[in-house]
Amino acid sequence: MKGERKEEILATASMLFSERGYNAVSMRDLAEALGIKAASLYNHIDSKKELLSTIVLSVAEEFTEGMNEIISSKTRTEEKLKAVIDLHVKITVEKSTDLYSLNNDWMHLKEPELSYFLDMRSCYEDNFRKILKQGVKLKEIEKLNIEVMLFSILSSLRRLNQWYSKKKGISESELSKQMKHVLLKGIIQN
Amino acid sequence: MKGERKEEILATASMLFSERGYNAVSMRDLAEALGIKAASLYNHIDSKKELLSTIVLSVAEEFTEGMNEIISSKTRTEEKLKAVIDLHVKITVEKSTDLYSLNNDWMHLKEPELSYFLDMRSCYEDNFRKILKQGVKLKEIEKLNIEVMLFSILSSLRRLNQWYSKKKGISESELSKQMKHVLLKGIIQN
DNA sequence: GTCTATAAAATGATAGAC
DNA sequence: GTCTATCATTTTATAGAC
Repeated sequence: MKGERKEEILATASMLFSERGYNAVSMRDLAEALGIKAASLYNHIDSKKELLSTIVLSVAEEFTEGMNEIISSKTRTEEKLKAVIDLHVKITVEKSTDLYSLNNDWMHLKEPELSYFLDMRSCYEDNFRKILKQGVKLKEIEKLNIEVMLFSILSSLRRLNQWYSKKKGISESELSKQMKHVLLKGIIQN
Repeated sequence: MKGERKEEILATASMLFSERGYNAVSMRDLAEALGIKAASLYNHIDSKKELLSTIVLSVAEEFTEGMNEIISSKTRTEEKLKAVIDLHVKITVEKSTDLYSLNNDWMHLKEPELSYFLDMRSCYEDNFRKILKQGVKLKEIEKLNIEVMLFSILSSLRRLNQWYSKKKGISESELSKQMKHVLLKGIIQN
């Protein structure tokens, strides 16, 4: 089952999920937003949960691939971290609504998709951790608690979509540049 | 309607909401976790949505009060920002599960509670913005995009609860200290 | 590909016995 | 304060006509 109608359904579902959350959007709501009846949706998709897993796993795989490239590049720690920020900013700009489900509704995935997602997420965080640990070892970054650094930066990057969509007037490249300064060098004047 | 049974219901609801989200927790689930039947809950509470608004508004008011104190204090920008971080860390440690609903389920509030919440949130963000703007003006913090600084820091602080509960071995004071360094001075070695 | 009709299950909430 | 029984509504999903 593929086709542009399905893409339309996925895009609309992603938008509605990002506004109200997976469980608060009924198949009737989704159908109405598309101008059809709920039963008609099932000509294009198998189930509601298929919508969620398609949306979530697709972005998760994009992050996984991006991170694998970064990890295998032979650059300095700061360059690796900047590449991670670029990756998040890029996906935020391109797939803003999908990120909502990734961040907030992943726990409604069913097995085996849930395990697949959790594996990818663990792997991503582990790679991020490795970058930070090596940076500390090479004295390229401050000797601070690894978990605090990891989750503080990751929280900012993961939440980017929730305010970027509302705030106009900042380009992708400018956002990237600003995020790099704020996340890597802080905001206090030296 | 008050009493310790109600407090018990609220605490259990907060925990379940933090695991699965408001809409995925049924009154039957909640009752079962308390060892009673769903109908019995209604002897202590009026409705499911009352649970959500009690949880969310209580923490939101705590943030509002804390921020009002910080804003009216006559300290330097860096001290004000450190006080904001302390406020978030303190509430994270004390009310970890409540913060989940505040961050993820506030949109399921009904009027007039929804407007009340949104007003408090806007007010909080405006006060935070004022601190940053004055800091830039006084050259106490870097001249970066205010919105990027605001939402980057706020995202980290708001997400703190999602990993703090899982990671043991770091005290409240140590977490506060580390967060201040990461959020204010960055992680790159000078 | 969309519709109407409907099944089967789950949901928030109430009534009334004990 | 908790229970059983039940209601009204909403939910995901299917069957079959057009």
